[in-house]
Amino acid sequence: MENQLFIHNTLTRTKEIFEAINPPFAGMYVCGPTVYGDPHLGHARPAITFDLVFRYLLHLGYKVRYVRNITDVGHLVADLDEGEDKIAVKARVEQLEPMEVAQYYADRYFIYMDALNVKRPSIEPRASGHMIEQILMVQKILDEGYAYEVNGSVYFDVEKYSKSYNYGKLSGRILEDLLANTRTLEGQDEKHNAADFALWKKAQPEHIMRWPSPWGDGFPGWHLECSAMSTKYLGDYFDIHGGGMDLLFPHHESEIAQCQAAIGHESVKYWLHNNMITINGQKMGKSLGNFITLDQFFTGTHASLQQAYSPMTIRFFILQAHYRSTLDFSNEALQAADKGLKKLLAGYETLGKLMPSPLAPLPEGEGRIADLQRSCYDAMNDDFNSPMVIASLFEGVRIINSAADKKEDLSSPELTGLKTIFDTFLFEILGIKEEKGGDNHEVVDGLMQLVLAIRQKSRETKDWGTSDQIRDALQKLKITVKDGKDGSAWNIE
RNA sequence: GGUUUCGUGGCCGAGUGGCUAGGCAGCGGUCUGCAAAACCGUGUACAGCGGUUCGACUCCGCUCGAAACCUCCA
Repeated sequence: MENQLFIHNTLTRTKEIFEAINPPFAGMYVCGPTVYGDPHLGHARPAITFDLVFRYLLHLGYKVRYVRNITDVGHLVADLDEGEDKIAVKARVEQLEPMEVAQYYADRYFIYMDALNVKRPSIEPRASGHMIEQILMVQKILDEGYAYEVNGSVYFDVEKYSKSYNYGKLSGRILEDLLANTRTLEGQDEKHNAADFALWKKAQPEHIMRWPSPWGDGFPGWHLECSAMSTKYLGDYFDIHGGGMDLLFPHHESEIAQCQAAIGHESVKYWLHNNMITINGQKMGKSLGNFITLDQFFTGTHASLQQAYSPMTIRFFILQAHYRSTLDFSNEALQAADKGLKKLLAGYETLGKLMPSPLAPLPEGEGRIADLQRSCYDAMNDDFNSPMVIASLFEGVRIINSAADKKEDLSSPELTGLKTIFDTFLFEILGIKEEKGGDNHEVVDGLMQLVLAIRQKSRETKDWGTSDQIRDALQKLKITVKDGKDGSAWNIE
């Protein structure tokens, strides 16, 4: 199948055809979490977005090396003035070794990403494990003359860099504005210019996370790890770099500058950014009280949640929006997603029970099923348009259900085609999986068959009292009985 | 104040210079002992005001509104 994949490159603000630098290999780097707190909704969106990209590239036959870092060197806390790093603060509060904090929350992150059926990346490097690479990169930038050292800290010289290159090309910022908008600070600032950023920061005596370097004990600047680790594992020039839009500036802008300065050219061909999530139209933030962790979603233990939402509901909901749109969470919207997903999965189950009609099979590549498959590929090729893929899958469900109602006929190749579409797009690419409760299927199955057989007998004698009693009792156990022409079906909610 | 994304029917959310996205909810019908599910039908939606055009929700400008980042800091 000819697939021309177009992806939106933030650098050019246009959709560009995806051409791998070294086919069949494709390299992708995505900014991962800083592990100092429980994973929340804000972590789910980029993870799922780039999981979709990963899965689709794999499906197209690329040998993908997907690198997503774990930031276990804390960056400074925004709402504290002391300049302590996030992980160190957490460590002090919880009376733990900083690495204990990082390990604990990294493990938590993996658990919840697994629940969301996010594939593990090929490599998950940690910043703390790449100090040497980072120090070497700082040294290289110093050697090239784009950085300066002050009192054991090293800063990137944005003004000098801007004489040769365009700092701001990714985020649309203009250096003059950055400088003009900046007030002069009191003497304590070591930076030559407000736009400069730290490559290496000297550790104050009380700072716990520290490493020796040519400039004394300190820790790396927060843009540096991504530059160092992406180029270490993916090479000087790789295909895709992804992350949230919140990272556009200054993080990714600075990564571009660091690589340009250290390597002599840019390291990324396509920049991809997912949009943010709001809750009831408001930004998600700790101060607003609408900061919901994934655990709270899965268990329903948050004041603003009317019920628990399963991992697949969250995943499906995120995929129902295009990754570059803002996405608004609300109970109503999540419940709609929950029902929609169940409808899709029920349709797939129905498909497995359909018998082919003896209609003459259509030639390969023709007919509505082939059209459906084509529209799924077209949607994915158009910058990973998962909402349109989902719309096509619902069209498939409509056809399946019509056939089950004996209102339409499906030939054997059409049935196979539908199954291929669902297996490929719903499960393989969108990464949805069935969430059947319990693993004692055989016992439950047997019991249900027995119960339904007894109920069928009562129905045959028009003993509706018994029949309804059984159905109501099962409903209380969250088991729904559906009476059809060919007997009764059941499913667990 | 700046940069960037947006503003679509009751809710969520695609898309397009002229041709029904889709889901959820609602309404009417079919089926059913009842119910559920399913199927069929059903919505003069594109923030506001100008402009370009034979024609704009889609392009341009302005206004209003939302979000992210920056404006203090790494």
